[in-house]
Amino acid sequence: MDASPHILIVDDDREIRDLTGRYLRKHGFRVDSAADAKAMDRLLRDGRFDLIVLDLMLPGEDGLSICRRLRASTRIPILMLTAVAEDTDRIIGLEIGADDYLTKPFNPRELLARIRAVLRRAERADSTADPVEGVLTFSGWRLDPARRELRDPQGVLVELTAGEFGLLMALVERPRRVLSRDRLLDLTKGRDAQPFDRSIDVQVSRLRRKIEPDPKNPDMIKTVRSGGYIFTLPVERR
Amino acid sequence: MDASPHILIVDDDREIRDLTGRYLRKHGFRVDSAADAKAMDRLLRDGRFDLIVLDLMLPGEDGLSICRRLRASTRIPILMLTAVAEDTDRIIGLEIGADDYLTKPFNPRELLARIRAVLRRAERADSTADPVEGVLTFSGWRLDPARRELRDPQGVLVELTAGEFGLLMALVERPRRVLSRDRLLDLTKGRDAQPFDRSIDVQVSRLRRKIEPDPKNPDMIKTVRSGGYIFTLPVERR
DNA sequence: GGAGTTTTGTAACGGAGCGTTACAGGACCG
DNA sequence: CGGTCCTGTAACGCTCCGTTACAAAACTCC
Repeated sequence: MDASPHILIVDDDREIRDLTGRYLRKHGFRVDSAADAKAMDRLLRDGRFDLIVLDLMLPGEDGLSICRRLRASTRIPILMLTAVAEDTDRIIGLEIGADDYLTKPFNPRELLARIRAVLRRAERADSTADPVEGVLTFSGWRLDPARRELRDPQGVLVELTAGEFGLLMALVERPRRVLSRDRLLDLTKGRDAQPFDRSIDVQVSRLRRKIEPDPKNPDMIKTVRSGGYIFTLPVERR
Repeated sequence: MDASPHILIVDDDREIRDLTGRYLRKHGFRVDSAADAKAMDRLLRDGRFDLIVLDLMLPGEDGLSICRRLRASTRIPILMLTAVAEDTDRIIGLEIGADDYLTKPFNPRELLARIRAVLRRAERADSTADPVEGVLTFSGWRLDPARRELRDPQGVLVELTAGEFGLLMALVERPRRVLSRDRLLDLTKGRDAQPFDRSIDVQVSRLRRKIEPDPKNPDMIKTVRSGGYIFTLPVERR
């Protein structure tokens, strides 16, 4: 939100991933990268990204197909990389839905400029972004993102602070999966962990005190030693 | 925009004007061209254009200056042409405000594709521009933009100042999503935040006092710590 | 099973974010 | 030009949350 934008580079060429990643980081972005569609999907599930730099030619599922697939589910801005300047038309066309494109080999400065331009546009368009979606329920509890409210099975309002609410959202939106402290930090604060960052632990502790029947023996939010935390209940979206 | 889009090419190179013009006409655009700023101004006075293709290097007033000047008065999309790929950042950045750019020599197909992309964006931005029509209602309340009135569920007029009304409009038109202070400032005052700008906070406080049943525990306008504010109720347009 | 090590829980402290009030400059209006 | 209303700024106090510190728990290795 107010942290530095998070970029995902998808390219099978290791050199491009490394060099470009370093360049973008030097200019204040957070960067992760993937060599193919599978790795990309994994990262997308766990992290939040503000823009995807996507190579057209990839082993397995190719860039065009990925782009279409992403567009079906999200609005994350996409910047395509192409080896040759052909099919330009289709790439930045509605047909595919990319936001911009660049031909290889490219000047890193130009990539940087186009990323910034796309992000600026996206931010402005954000005002028309989808409102937060429906209510999440788990064993009688109701978590309402729009009203920012949590109600227990009796319907009683449980007062949560913004930090606690954000953490619970991060967990409940990804139930029954271990989430590392790093990921939780990224999801809640959009920042990377400091060396001895314990803030997630403390927030989990405070959250448990409010929602666990017996905070000493947590049931919903379990600790995974040297792994992170996991939300154990099945969650339904309404 | 019911007729074919109208493009204005500004370039001192006659060959570019002619060739590009012919190419674009062949693809369904109406095209006029000018060799310098003066000729451009004359055409702009008389005709209506949907996009300007603007060369950076021009005799007399150069492209950068023209671009800035145009941006000060209009929102016509601008696509810059440059001889070299430098200063990319400033060209499509806020500083100059061009919508896209292309380095010479360019492939006409690519120009065409970028023109289409820019036009599509412009059109979309237009259609999402705030429609000032229609009454907005939320749980019995009626917010009427045309009369600049707010009535509570009993139909009683609630007196709002201009600032409070603008803030409420900004919130109600984008319900159920978090709006940062920056964004709210932009929406209500069209300006950027100063380092310690608290004016939004104060306005929110004043607004709450007038519309929240219990201003100490706000229900409609909730605070999202280090995020901004969110209007929690579903809104209907009539 | 016990000593040592790593990891986690949580209390306590203090800085930062926020709500509210008071005040003053500015806009508007006669 | 004087009064009224509006709105930004400053200031104060409260709450939240990141950090630190220490104790408890979990794991390792012998």
